[in-house]
Amino acid sequence: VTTTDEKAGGEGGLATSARLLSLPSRLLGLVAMYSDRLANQRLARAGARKWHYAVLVTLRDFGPASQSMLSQRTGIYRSDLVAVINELSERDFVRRVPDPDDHRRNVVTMTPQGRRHLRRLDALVDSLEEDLLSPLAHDEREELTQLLRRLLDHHALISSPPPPAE
Amino acid sequence: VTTTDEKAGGEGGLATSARLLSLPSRLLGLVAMYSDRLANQRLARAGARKWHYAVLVTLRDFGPASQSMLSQRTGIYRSDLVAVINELSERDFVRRVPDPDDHRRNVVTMTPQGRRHLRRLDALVDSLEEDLLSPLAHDEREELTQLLRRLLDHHALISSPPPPAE
DNA sequence: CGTATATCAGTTTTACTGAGATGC
DNA sequence: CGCATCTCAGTATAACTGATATAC
Repeated sequence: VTTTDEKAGGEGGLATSARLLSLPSRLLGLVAMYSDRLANQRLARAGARKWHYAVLVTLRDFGPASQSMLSQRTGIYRSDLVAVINELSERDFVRRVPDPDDHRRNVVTMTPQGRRHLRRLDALVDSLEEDLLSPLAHDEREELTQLLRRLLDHHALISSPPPPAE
Repeated sequence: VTTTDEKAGGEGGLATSARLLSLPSRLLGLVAMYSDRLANQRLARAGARKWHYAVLVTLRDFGPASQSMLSQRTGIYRSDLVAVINELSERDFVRRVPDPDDHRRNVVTMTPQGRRHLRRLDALVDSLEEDLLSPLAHDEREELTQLLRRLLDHHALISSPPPPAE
């Protein structure tokens, strides 16, 4: 009716498949689903979930931050972040105190226990990455990481470091 | 040379940040979340969801199949696939009939309406992929696709084409 | 005033589990 | 019998949407 080129069109001349396996969005979804499943399983052993890890790493990487900041940096919704911080502070992995400079905000800080916990999670996550990427050579892993990061940056999915440093 | 701001995680000799953005599993999750959000939004315009698309494409690529087969090929859980087929057959995009050779199975076939519908979805998905991958050059897109496919194959997340058939 | 932050109370999907019914 | 397929009922997250209270 419209196009008759063999790009993705009709039944007629298409050899076999190709379409299904050529859709990055679909591949992305499937691999991510698997990766998430794996991450949840392993982190559960340490009583953590992936958002816990994301928050702790963000705190280590960028230092204390407001919840709004953490939300931007991790990709967690603000409303959901509250619960994550609750859970982390119940276990004394982070501390949440009002920001003296701006009383609308809280300042979330990682505690020494949090740091210790995070180190344990690091090991779990490292082995997870290793398993996930095992079929790829080292430079291919790097390549994949770079490509994904480019996508992330372009779509502004997370906000990168504001170089504060007090 | 790094201006080592020790405030964030001095131990382990880890340079500032880097960790967060170097975790493929995390990047994967964030990009996939975005991609899924986009896909759902756009497909919703045509009254479809991504699993609908996956099933229809699979039928076009491989021909009629049982639900169990479709489940393997698309990554949809068997229990959930039932609902998807229900929705697709209510709209006459597919037909579900008992397999004469094995009465435990159904044979799911795409109808001409389904084919038409699928063509519309193809266009939506193409523009989606274009938007998603816009920051990447053509060969980079290819590279990304290949890497993801390798991961998929290695972890046996979907079953690839069975014998050519007829 | 309008805006931003944190919190709470929800809805809606979605991934996943388990068990039954039927047929091989 | 054991095993596979389809179906249904249900759980558990997860993503997402307000609305409110408070402070700038």
